[in-house]
Amino acid sequence: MINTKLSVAIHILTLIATNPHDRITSDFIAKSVNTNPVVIRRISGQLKQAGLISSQAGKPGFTLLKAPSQITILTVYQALQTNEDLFLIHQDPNPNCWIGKNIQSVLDTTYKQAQSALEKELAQQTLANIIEQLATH
Amino acid sequence: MINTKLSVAIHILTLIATNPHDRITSDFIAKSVNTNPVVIRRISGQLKQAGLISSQAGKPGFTLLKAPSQITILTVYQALQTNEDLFLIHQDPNPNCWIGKNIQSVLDTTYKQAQSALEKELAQQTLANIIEQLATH
DNA sequence: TCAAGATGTAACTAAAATAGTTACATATAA
DNA sequence: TTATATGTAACTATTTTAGTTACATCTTGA
Repeated sequence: MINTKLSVAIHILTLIATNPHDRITSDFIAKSVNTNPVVIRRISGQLKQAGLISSQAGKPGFTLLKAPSQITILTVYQALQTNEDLFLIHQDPNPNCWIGKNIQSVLDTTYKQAQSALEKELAQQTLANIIEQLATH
Repeated sequence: MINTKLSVAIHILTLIATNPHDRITSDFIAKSVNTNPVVIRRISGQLKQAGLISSQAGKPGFTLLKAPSQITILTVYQALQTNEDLFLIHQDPNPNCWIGKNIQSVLDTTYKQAQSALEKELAQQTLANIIEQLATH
């Protein structure tokens, strides 16, 4: 399963995008997400590294560096991943067994296709879509 | 991320499918997978519950109940899931914040679409495909 | 200039998920 | 009736996930 970091990251970006003139601090975001400000700063650090937002130590708030319509959920997802593989494969199957020897590479191929289908869909969704849907609530 | 149970389950089914006349025991499977036999029996229990294989206490071996071409990876995947949600959403966002109040249901919709795309792809792949690819190795 | 308040980050803790192991009940069949 | 298999509960170890504490550093207004 995919952890809550992606959800929190989208929450962060949504708050920044919908309040472009206010100073949305990590403390403020933390209260909306309902977590510790350090959790927010950790994720915002990754979003910063990915070039999605900017910030400066000492200066309150974050700035969105791209239009919400230009930020796909795939981009956010990938900004947070350290391991790019969605599916885990069991390690060290028996190389003396015909199947054990080859199962990993076959699974790898299968999983790559599935992950690709997921990512294609995540690339269709943008931060603008999320904000739009929030607005209709 | 999706844990190794799916990979092990496919490994199990492949061994059973390609050795229909031999008695493939959980001990034998465990040696090919390189894990403990109890891990195999735990997963085979879930495959049994899903109607994919049959077995009997005391009687060695497992029987495939469907043709490999009729067993999709999605079916195997769903046989193992206790929680059907692929993406986790952070709990208890602030209901006093406009975004915190609505983010969960919006994310839920977005994630459902992504998961659906993944599952559609997993439904295309069958155990027969896996065996075929193993054969070309 | 300096104090208040912000970001950045390392180090630690707690809880949950994951994988593996031990032990044993129960069924089968030679 | 004994050897061998599946089924399963209970326990342990490891890793991942999330949250917390502590503090260095930067910015800015008084």
